[in-house]
Amino acid sequence: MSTVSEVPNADWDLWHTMRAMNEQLSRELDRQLQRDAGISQADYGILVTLFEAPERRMRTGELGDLLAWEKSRVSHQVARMEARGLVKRVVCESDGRGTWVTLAAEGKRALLGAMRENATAIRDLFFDELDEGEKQTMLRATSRVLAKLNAACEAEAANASAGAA
Amino acid sequence: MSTVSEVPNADWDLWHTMRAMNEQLSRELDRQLQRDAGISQADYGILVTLFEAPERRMRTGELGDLLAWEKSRVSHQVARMEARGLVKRVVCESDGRGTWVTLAAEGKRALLGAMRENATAIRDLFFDELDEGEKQTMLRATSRVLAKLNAACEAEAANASAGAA
DNA sequence: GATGGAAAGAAGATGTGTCAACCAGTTCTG
DNA sequence: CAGAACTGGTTGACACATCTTCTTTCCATC
Repeated sequence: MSTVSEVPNADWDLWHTMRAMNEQLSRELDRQLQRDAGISQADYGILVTLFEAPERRMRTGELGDLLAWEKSRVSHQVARMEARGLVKRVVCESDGRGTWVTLAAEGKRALLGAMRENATAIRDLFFDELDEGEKQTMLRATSRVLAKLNAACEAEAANASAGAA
Repeated sequence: MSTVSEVPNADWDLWHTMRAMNEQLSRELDRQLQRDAGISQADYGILVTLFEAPERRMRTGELGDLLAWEKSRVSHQVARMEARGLVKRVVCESDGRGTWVTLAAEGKRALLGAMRENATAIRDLFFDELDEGEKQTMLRATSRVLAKLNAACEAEAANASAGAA
């Protein structure tokens, strides 16, 4: 009747289950991170990225590119984290406009605890439940969908800029 | 070297791909919904739920249960949507504490457009990319993970209330 | 029918994300 | 070298989610 005709019912099951799983997973990981290390997922993303960067520091713009965040979001987030002593901002010698973001002592401490706990939680909640075949299938499938999404996204961006020009 | 040892590298690929896919999917659907119907995913969730309810109306508490939202979030969201003319709040005759939330004309209009577009987008971006076997495997796998998450979540809640008591 | 506790919901405070305007350095061009 | 155009980054206003109270109503019991 009034339900949507283009997608079979069985497919909707998968859709809803998948979305619910992801939502719950995010929520649970966030909760654990907050409880055990006192940081949010956003904080964690920044810290990990800095940690993996050469010399443990990064320009805010690059940080934004890597995390796919708006630059204003990076700026706000970093400001808050600096206030809490997790990172430090240093002026960039070579380019007077730029700033380096680096790990502060407290940030390093929080990160090291968080990394292990986070990985453990992901293993327990997600990977332990899957067998090898399922993992392979899911990797193949999600990779394909992701590739398509990225293509669509780029096409759109190209379109937008063409329209604007 | 300093990467996490508990999860094999191949598994991390799956993890990151899956998360990226879901993020992108959310973003893209949200964007389309916003552009074509002028509403957010949150708005859409409320509208669909109301639409599927008997008599097209629902108590805020039930709405929260179905969407797994906190009641305060429901309250704020509904207040905003009411201000925009998407829904209406009506006092409940049978229980003086309660309120019914119903679809307003503008909400119905927005919803009808959105439903079809949203389903089409999901099909195009997601289902068209998957074969039957993959879908079945993913449904089985995600269902299991979700069940475990829910179990973990309940155990935790029980724990918390036990601790509080 | 008064009283105390539980439930439904609203409202305020706070932290975070987004968007647009903005500022200061930088680079390009005449 | 002056000024235009650009770029990296910040700021402020606003939308939203979450947490914590507050208000009203309901219901059980005395």
